[in-house]
Amino acid sequence: MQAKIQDHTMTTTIRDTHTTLEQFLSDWTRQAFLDIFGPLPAATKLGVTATATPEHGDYQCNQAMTLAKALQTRPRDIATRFVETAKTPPLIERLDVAGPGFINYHLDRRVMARTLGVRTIDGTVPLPDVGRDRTVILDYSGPNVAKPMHVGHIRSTVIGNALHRMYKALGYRVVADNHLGDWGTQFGILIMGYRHFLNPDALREQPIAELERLYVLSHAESRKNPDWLDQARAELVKLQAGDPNNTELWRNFVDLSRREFDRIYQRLNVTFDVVRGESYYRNRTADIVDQLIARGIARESEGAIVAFLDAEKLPPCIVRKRDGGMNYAASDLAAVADRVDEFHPERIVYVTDERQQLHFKQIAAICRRLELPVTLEHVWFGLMRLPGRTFSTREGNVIPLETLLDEAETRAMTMISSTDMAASEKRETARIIGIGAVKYADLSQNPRSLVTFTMDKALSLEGNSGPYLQYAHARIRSLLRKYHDQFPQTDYLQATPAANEASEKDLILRLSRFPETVVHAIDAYKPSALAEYLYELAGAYNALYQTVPFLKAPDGIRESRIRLCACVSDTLRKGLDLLGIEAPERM
RNA sequence: GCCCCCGUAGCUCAGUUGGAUAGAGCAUCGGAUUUCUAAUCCGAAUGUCGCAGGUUCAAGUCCUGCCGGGGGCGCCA
Repeated sequence: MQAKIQDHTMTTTIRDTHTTLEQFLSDWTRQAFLDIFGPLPAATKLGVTATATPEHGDYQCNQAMTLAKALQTRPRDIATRFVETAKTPPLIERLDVAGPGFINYHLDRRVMARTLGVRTIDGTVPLPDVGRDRTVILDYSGPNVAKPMHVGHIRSTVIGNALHRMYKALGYRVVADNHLGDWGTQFGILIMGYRHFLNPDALREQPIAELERLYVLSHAESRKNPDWLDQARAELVKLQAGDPNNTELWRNFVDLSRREFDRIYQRLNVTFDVVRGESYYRNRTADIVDQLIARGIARESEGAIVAFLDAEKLPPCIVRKRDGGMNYAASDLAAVADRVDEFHPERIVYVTDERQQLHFKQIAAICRRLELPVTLEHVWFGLMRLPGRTFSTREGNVIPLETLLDEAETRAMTMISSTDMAASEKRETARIIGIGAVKYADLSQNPRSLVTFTMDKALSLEGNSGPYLQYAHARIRSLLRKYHDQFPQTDYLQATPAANEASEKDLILRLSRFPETVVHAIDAYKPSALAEYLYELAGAYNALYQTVPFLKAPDGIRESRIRLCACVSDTLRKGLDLLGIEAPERM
């Protein structure tokens, strides 16, 4: 996609959507440095970063300091020479030197406003296709079959889905795979429970709750009775060997669970490209283990097959159990090999909780030894806790995910009860607000932090929250409708976004930074970086809203301000969409 | 015992390849609505960035040690 620019002064600025403001400035800076100072040490990073405060301009380059030794010149002199010699494009209004040698970039708001106007003329917000010809496999959510989804599962699902959406928006070919836990030892336990404790009526009415009950009972039995555990292991081995009875049971468990999962995914607006689960790779595990042995990566130890990873300073990794059963390491390795064969991804990204860090380090090490042409990335997040203690299925203090979602929608409904919407629109809006609040509460923090879960915080509807962003969006949409009603003869889309008042200039800069924000967020695997950006954008808009009139502004100014507002609402909606959150037209 | 992660305001947390005076929300206090949705905005107050060294022109950020919390470490996933 390439936006056409008529103004010839723009030809040396951002002409298309293949770059970001930051990248454009960094590229220009690098070239200008080379032109002025000649060849520089290869490792030199010559780029710009956004400034912390507006007094220092919009972007800054700090390399005069780092280059001082190589050039044997004082930093301040380097910066001064750069500023006085470099031939700046129209986008850069001026450069100046500050402090020990910071180079501050002040950008021309009118040029930026025109670029914004051109790029978003049709209401879309283009992003650079940095992912062109790149394939990524995203492995997220992955709930265990026969266990209900509780609030602890929401993190992988919501964070993974946001990454999924961002990758797609940046032009990556992305394969999102829901790697269900459908082939583990739990089935041995579950089959034993099914055989001994089943309540058929309960299974018909509340299948997952009944499977959960059977699992808990059988698990408790296995803890005090070693024979029980051995029998459970034997049932698992039978299943893995293709025993028809156990296979039938297993298939039933999986079907029941998937129906329940699908209902929740639909509610969360989460989709996958493939749903394979561990069982999909079950016929490939033996082959992987053989390869590991043949290549000297793994060997027999105490009856099991174990990969020793001393060179990587990692503990040994068991890939095949003493009883011949394959464990999750074998399964994950088989999955990597299969995905490499089928999709040729440059990387596979796993989104799981922090407890699996060691596991994925081991898997990555083994894949390197197997010389599989793929990079594994583990995006881990902190566990969800209740105030005072951790979640535990056995302690029975889990909050079912659906209970949380119901509660969120109920609270949102209370909030909009006094509006004049029709009942159906109220229900739909409450759904959007409630689900959005739950998702945003999770996405707005650094994934790595340990989350202490409280209902009030998850459902908070003010401050840095999903509803805050949705509300800002809805108000702008309302404003645009009013404009059409009051001024049906004119079209704000013909106007260039306003860039005169300080708060307008501030918004122009923020809007221009949207693409690079998305790129940074995906590179760091942090949807929270995008969430923070959106929060600040909404805050900047709210500040503008307080200071200048829109509909009551003079002709011309009115159009350019409304145009600016439209850019904000488009960006908010796009940003929320990348987080998997809907934006209602009114609230 | 070994490995990984975290430690920032009363609470919950941001803090881009190391950059200029460490920031939000909640809570507290004080303001703003003849106006386009007050779910908003403006202001005040709040800090030994766990502790101690080190590297650097520059450290909340990197290195080492220690303290505190969480997680993991051959037959669970």
